[in-house]
Amino acid sequence: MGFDDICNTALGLGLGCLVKQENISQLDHHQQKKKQLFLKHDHFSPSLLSLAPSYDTCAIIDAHQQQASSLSAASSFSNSSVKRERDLGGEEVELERICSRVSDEDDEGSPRKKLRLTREQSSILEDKFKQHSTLSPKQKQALAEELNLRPRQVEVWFQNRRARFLTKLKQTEVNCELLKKCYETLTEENKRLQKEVEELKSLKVTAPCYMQVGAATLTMCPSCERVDNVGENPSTTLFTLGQKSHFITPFTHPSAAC
DNA sequence: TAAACTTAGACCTTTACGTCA
DNA sequence: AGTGACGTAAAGGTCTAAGTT
Repeated sequence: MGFDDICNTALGLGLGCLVKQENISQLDHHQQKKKQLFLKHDHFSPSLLSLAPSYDTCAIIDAHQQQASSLSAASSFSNSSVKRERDLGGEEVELERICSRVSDEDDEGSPRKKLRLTREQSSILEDKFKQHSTLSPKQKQALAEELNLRPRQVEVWFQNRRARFLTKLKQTEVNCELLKKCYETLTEENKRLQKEVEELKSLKVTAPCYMQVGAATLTMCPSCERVDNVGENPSTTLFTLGQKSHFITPFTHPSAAC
């Protein structure tokens, strides 16, 4: 996999978006553009872009959590036990957390509390998001029931997930641009070096085995073999590559010639 | 049929909380 | 133990499309 492959991948990402945006260029509204990016219901699969979420590891659900989460967890509100659950990841802790949750009914009218979705819930939501970046009301309801969450929570999760996805998409596009610039710079440099090699080769052909310049007037970088004339007369730079070892003078600072 | 109104859904911004270093 | 950074759930506001009157 070469650099082109990398760039193509990145470009593919960018082009994918461009195609979407192209379709909606007439609409003249930022929200419509965003809607087109996700192409409601089934038309767009975020997973195609392979933008792995930072918490993809949530997909790894151990047996303990599956067992614990099977306990019909109500809409989850986290408390201090969440940290311990992360540290230990054991069944007891998960149970403790689930038991500490309060029901939806309890939450009505109370100031908002931040819940922490279980890994299984996150994993399922993530899977669904890979299939559809948006949900129909039916899908939302079904998913909410499956996860023992309120439909509103599922809705909010998808909204936030879409926002995160777009952020990553933008970041990927930025990275793509940087890679492209890097590639162009390297291509330029490569061309320049190729040209230099050709020039040196031609010098070898036109001035074989003949050198009027004293050895002490030339220096050569041991690493890149570029020759630098340190003499006073610019016309004395003729040399033969085949005899380069004769002209090498000690480099006090090899990189200086490069 | 067109205009006004309503509603649902999506996005954006902000807030608040949990976690981690 | 205290703190700042970061991730993310949630709330509130705005906008738009579709449906209704």
